[in-house]
Amino acid sequence: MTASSPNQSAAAEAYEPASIEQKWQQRWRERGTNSTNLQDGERPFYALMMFPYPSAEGLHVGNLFAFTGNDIYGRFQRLQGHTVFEPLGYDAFGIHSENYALKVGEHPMRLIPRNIANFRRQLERGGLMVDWRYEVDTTDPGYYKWTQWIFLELYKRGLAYKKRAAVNWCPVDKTVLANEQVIAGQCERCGSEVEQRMLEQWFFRITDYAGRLLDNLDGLDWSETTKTAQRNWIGRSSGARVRFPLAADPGAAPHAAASGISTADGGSGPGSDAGSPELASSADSIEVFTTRPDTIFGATYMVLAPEHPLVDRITTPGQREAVDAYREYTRQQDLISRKVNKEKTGEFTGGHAVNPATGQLIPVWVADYVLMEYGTGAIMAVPGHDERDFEFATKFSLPIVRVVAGAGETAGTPLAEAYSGGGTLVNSGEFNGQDAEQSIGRITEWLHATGAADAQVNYRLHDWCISRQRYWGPPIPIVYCDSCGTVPVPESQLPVLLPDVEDFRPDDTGVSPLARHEQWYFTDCPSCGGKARRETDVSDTFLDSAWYFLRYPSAGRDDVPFDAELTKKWLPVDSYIGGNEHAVLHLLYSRFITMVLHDAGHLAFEEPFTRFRAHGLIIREGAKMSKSKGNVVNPDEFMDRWGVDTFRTFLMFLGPYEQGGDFRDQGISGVRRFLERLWSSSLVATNEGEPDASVLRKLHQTIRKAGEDISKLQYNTAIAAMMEYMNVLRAGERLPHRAEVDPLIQLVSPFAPHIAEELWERRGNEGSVFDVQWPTFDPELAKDDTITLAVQVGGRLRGTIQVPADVTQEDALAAALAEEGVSKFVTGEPRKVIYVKGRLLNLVV
RNA sequence: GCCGGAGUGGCGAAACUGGUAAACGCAAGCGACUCAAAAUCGCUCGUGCGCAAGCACCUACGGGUUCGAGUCCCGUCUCCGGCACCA
Repeated sequence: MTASSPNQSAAAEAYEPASIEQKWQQRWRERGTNSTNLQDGERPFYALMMFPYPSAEGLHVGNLFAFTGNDIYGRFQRLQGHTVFEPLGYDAFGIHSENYALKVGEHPMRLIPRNIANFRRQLERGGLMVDWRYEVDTTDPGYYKWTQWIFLELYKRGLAYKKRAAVNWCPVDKTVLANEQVIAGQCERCGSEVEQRMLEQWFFRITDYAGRLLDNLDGLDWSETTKTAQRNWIGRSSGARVRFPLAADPGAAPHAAASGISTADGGSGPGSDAGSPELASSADSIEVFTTRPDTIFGATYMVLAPEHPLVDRITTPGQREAVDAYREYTRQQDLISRKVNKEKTGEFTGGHAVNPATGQLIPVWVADYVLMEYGTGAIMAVPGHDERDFEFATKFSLPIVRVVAGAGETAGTPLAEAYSGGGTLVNSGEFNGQDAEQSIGRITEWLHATGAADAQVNYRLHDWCISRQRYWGPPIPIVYCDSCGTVPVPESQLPVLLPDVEDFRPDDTGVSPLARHEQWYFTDCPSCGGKARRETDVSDTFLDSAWYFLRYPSAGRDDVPFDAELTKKWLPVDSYIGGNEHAVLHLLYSRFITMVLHDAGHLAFEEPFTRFRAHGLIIREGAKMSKSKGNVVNPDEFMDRWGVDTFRTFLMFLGPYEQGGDFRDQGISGVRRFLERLWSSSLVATNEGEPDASVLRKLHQTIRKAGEDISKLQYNTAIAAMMEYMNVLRAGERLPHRAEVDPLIQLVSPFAPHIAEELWERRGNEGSVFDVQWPTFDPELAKDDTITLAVQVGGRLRGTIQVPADVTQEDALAAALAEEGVSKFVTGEPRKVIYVKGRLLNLVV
C-alpha cells in the first residue's frame, strides 16, 4: 500500500473540519493567540481591512472574501516575524441602517446591536486573526464623542462652515436622500423623481486640500486604478481666470438694485476664493475660468449659469421676461433631474461684455449648459474650438471664428465642427502664427499685464457636505444661541448624545427628526448660559469611517481619541485592503481628515495608508449576486458543508484576488480534496530514511513561489503551486517524509489555519504554527540539475531535450541535432543559433 | 462622450523583464477497487486530418515589428466598472 492508498488513509483518522475548527477557535481564545501586544510587540505591522456595515442579512460572501484576503496577508506577515495587528469593527451609523429600521419598525438602537452580534459570530467563525479586544463600533458614544471632536477641530481651523445648498429630496418618502440613494434622478426606494431643496448645510473645506491630496498620490503605494480614480475626482485643470468688462448698459442698474443681490461691494478680488462665485465676480466685469486662454480671440459670446448673480443686473428690460421664463424653466428641469446631452437651451440677456483681447462687444447669454458649481459659473464661449459652444452657437446663430489652424488649415478654412486640437493661432492679432499650446502662457501674461487675467488652477472637487437631516448619526456638536450665535460645544461636554427617542422618522419639513424632541433640542448656551438650540443635523457616515483606523489601537480609551505612543508605533497603516467602490470618497476623506489632524499637530504623518490594494468582486456562476436573483452565497451554508478552511481557500482560489472571481459551486470540491490529501499525507508521513532530493527541490521551489505570490496578493497561484507540490509529494509508491510535509503545513496555514494548527500539533509541536517562522527558502536545494530545453527551428517548436542545467550552447546544439524531429528540418549549417539559457534553442535556417 | 480594466479550451483560470500557450482546479470520458454505488486511485482531455508517428491551425478581429508575439506597436470590435455639459 502506498501513502496515497485509500485503505491506508481510511484506516487513519478521517478529516473532520467541524470539530477541528471549533477546537482551534476555542484554543485561540484561551491562549490569546490572536491578541496583539500593542505596547511591546516587535516589528509592528498594521493589516487593516475596510470595516463592514453590519446589515441585517448577515455577512456577505464579499465581506468574507475581502477579510480572508487581508487575513492571509496578515498571517503571512506574522510568519515573517512581524507583530501583526488585525482589528475589525462596524460602520453601523447611516442611512442604510436607518431605512432598514424604518422598514421593519424597530429602533436602530435595538436593531444594530443584534446585527453586530450576528456579524461577530460569523466573523469569528471565519477564522480571522482578529484581536477582538480592539473592536470599534461607530455608534458607540465612546467612539462618536471623538467623531464630534474631529468636527470641532475642523471648525476651530475654519474648515467647517455652513452654507445654503441643495439636498436631494424624495417627495413621496418625504425624506432627504444621500447621493448614493439617487439612481438616475430617481429615489432608489420608491422610484419617484427626486427634487432639489435648498437647506443650510455644514461643509468641510476639502477643496483647500485639493492640491495636496492630488500631489501626495504620487508617493503612495496604492493600486494605480485607485490613484487614477482619485486624480479624476479631484480633477485639476490649469488655465486662467479672465475678466470681461461689462458694457455700459443704463438699463441694467435698476434691476440690480431691485434684485437685492449685492454686486457693489466688490469686496473680494479675483482669486480670493475659487469656490465662491458670488464673491468672485466684481461689480463691473464677468469672470470666467478657461483652460484655453489661447483661444480668447475666438470668444464671440459669453454664457452665465442661470443662477449666476449677475444675470439680473445684466438683463435688459426688453429681455427680462424671456430670461425670467428661462430661469424658471431651468429650475424645473433641475427638479426633474438634469439631463446631459439634451439639446442646448438658452436665452439672450440683452447685455454685452467686452472681450479683453479683441476689444469687441460680445453678447451675454444665459444657459444651463454652464454650471454654477464649477469655475465661476460663467464662461467665455469659443464656438470654433469647443464642441458645446459650437452646438450652442449654431443653434442660436452666434458668430463662430476660427482662431486655431490645424495641419493643412488656414485662417479661412471653414469649421464644420469645433476643432479642439492644437495648431497655429490665426485671427489672433499679434499672436498670429504662434503655436496654440505654447501661447497659453504668453496670452495669459499679456492679459495679466492689463489686469484682465490671472493664471489659475481649478478643481472639480467640491467641498464635502457632511450634514444629514436624519436621525441615525452623531449629532453635529454645535449650539445656536440667541445672543452668542453659533457656538461649538466645548470638548468637556462631548459627546453630544444621540437621544434614544422612539420617533426617529424623517418628516417633510426637511429638518432632522431631532428637531421635534424639545428636551434635547433646547439647551443652554455653553458660552453665556442663555437659551439656545442644538444643531439638529447629524454628520455623514463617511466622517465616522474617515478616522476609525486611528481609533483601533486606542479602542475604549475615554481620555483621548488616539493614544500618542500607540499611534506613533502603529500608524500609518502598513497594508489596507478594501473594495474599489470606496476608491474615491472614503479613501479621499480619510486622507483629508488625516491631513487636517496632522496640520493641527495631532499626527506626525499626513497620509494614513502606506499601501492600499483593492480586491475584486465575486460573482456566482457568471452572474452578479443579488437578493432578487436569489443567487447570493450564504457563507454559513458552505462552511457547514465543507468547513471553514476549505471555504476560505476556495474563495482565494477562484481567481486573482485583485480581480475577484466566479464562484462555481462545484469547484469547491477540488480544494476540499487538496486539504484531505494534506491531512492524510501528514498523518502517514514518516521519519524514517531520508527525504527525496527531487521532492525537496520541488518543495523549495514551492516555498519561493508561495511566498512571492502571497506578498503580491496572488493567492490563486500560490494555492496552485501548493497543489502542484502535493501532486509531486504523492507521486509514486512511497510514504512521504516528514521533512517534505511539515513545511507544506506551514505554507498552507495562512489559508487554512485550523487544519494547519491541528496537523502542527499532531506533529508534536507545543505552540501555534503562527508563532514559528515561515520556512526558509534554500536556493541551492531549489536548483534543478537537469532542465528541459525547447528546441525551435525557425521559431517553430520541433522538440525538447533534457540537458544539464548549466549546458553550454555547443552541447545543447549537438543534443538538439541528435534529435530526429529536429534534424529533419535542418539542412546544412543553421544561419544563426539563438540560445536562451535554461529556456530554448532556436535554429534559424 | 471621457477615464479605467478586460477579451486565452466545455468552465474558473495560468504563462517571470517577448522564449515550449493552456500550469492548477472543475466538469466530462475510460479503467481499477466494489455485488453495486459513492468515495478513492490511475489514464485521457484546445481544434482538424490520421490507427499511429506526425503535420497543420489556435490566445476577440485585421495588420506590423522580431529568429520568435497571449505579451510590444498601429487600427477595429465587444464586454465590465466609474464619471458624465468640469469650460
